[in-house]
Amino acid sequence: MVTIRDVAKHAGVSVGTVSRVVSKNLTVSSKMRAAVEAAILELGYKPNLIARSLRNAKSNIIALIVPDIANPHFSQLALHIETVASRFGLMVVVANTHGDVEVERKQIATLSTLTPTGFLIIPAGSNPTGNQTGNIRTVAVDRPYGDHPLVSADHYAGGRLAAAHLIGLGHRRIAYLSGPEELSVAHNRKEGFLSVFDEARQNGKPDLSVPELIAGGFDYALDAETLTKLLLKPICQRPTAIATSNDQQAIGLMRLARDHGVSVPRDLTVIGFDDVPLASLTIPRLTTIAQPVQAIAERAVITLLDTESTNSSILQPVLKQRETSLTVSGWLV
Amino acid sequence: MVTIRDVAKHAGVSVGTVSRVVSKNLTVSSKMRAAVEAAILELGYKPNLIARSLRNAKSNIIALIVPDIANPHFSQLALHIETVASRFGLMVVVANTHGDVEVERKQIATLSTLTPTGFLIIPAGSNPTGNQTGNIRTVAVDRPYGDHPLVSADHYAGGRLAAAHLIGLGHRRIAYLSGPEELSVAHNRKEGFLSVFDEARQNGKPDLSVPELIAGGFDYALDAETLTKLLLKPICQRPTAIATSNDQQAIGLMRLARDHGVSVPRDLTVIGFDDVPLASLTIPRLTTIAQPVQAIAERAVITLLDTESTNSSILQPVLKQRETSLTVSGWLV
DNA sequence: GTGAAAGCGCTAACAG
DNA sequence: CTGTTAGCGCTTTCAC
Repeated sequence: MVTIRDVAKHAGVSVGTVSRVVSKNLTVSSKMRAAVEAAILELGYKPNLIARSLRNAKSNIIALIVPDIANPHFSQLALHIETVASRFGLMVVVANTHGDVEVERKQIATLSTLTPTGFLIIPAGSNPTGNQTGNIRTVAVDRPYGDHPLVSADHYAGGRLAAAHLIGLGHRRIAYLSGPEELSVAHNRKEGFLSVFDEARQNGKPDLSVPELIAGGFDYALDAETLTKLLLKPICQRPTAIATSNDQQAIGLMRLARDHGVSVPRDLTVIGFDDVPLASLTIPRLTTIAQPVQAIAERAVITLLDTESTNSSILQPVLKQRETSLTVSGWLV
Repeated sequence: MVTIRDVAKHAGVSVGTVSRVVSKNLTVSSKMRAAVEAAILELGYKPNLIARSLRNAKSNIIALIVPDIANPHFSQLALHIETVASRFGLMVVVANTHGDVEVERKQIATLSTLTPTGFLIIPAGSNPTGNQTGNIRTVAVDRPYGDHPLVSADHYAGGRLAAAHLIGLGHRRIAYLSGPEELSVAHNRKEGFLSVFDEARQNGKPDLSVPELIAGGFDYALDAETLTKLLLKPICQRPTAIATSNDQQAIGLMRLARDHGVSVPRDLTVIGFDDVPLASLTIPRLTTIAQPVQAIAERAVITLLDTESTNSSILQPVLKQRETSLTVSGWLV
């Protein structure tokens, strides 16, 4: 390994000088700088990040904590986070919590010993467990974490978008497949969704019944039994549209509908949330509420680096109408 | 930050002793050990990994280089790798190469400055650029990288499995949607696939024509024009089955077939490769060659840690027959 | 503007 | 068995 001393010796200067040119410090005469740079090139010197981190009591590492990197939405997020971080000369270490608050705690403790530049956390559970990161800069992504700045899509608004879309399409019997209630994301999406119905009923559309709620996880697996029962109801009682709280649920739901001979979108309108890459390839293509993933990733890293800022960023989602949502057909009502 | 000195002082021992109990070194009397452990607990001491890494000239970090963490197969792999690594007290930093050999080179150079325990590389491109990792332990995953040990599925065997399945189903006009030829994975899968046809023809099944090859990328996007032309051929010339070199291609293909009114599997059998989580939820469910992802991840980490070993591990894939593959119907031949 | 030197937190000789 | 100490590679005073 070639160290700063080797470079210094080779260039005939002191280590201090080398350090100064390497760390872009300006107080170096141009001739010395040239000599040092030549030596660096010749020797192929690369500053040792570990040593630098120790000295600075801070490493060039962003610690990214996700529930599950294999979740397409999170992996998408991780991709963009790493890409942006890389632009800033930062590396990303990833840890999975598997949705378990306890392992989240452990992961944070472990990663803290790396003295990372900061934590980017997609929290595993509910809020309460909010402050394991000590005085290391922390930004929550997607869901709040303690009182750290939050960068996320406006889930509530997204829920409203979905509801408005379905109502606009003429649907009146609607069900909502919710996510785990302890997750604020799931909660907010649902609340947003329901809020539109509340308002509509107050504004003289009393024919809009309250959406039927079905509890679900947040992954492909869903409460097949309850859903099946719902899908098998007589046509005039069955919901004409089901909104889900993420795309995986929607995909799982379409699969289930198919298994029971319910045709999407003819017999049932489905709408997802997230707009994972696959959503535009399903059969039929999934209508969904798209999160601005790339913008979220960018904003998250920038917020992390702007250590002064205490502001959250809530970005607006947008409806992507594709093929799974249709004007309700007369024969269904 | 509480350091080893604080613990030493608190426990009334020397830093050396503390270090010895922390690093599980045995030569410590039980009473001192107890005192130290008490102090550690009381102070909430956590050894600073950065300092330890500097001292040992090696960090507890696995550098994972992937083309694209958002690729479902790779994110699956990453999940399991991180999980296994975590069992060994190792952290994982991820870097994306976006399939570009040049950025791969840069990422490796950058990550090297972390003096990681080792590199786990899913190489971006072809073999030649094989040795950027210097003397840091390196294990290739999924595809060979230089002459480092390789842990991967047997892609060739997987290709054979797919071919055998289609032939066994009675298909005779078959097409193969290949991946980028410079990727050994793609190459091997294709070669394996074709080898079965060669053998069959030599063993007296001359009615098996050589599969038509269609070049493709490795992602959802495919050569729509060529494929469309193929799908629109008259029924007696059109292939009755198309094998793809990964699940994303297969999903894209099903989408395209649907767009042109070709029904899978009635009019066309499709088979994928990888068995990403989503494959069992597509409509219809995708028949595919499953890679033992978890075993690969485990083996990869273990190989990395067994610094002596120079052995590669080639694990066997297995056919998952689901709904997209069918005995060829008479009217198609 | 530059060099010398202290020291970040830790481990591993080495001496006792 | 335990304490002392040098030093990993780097940055940053502090003198000059």
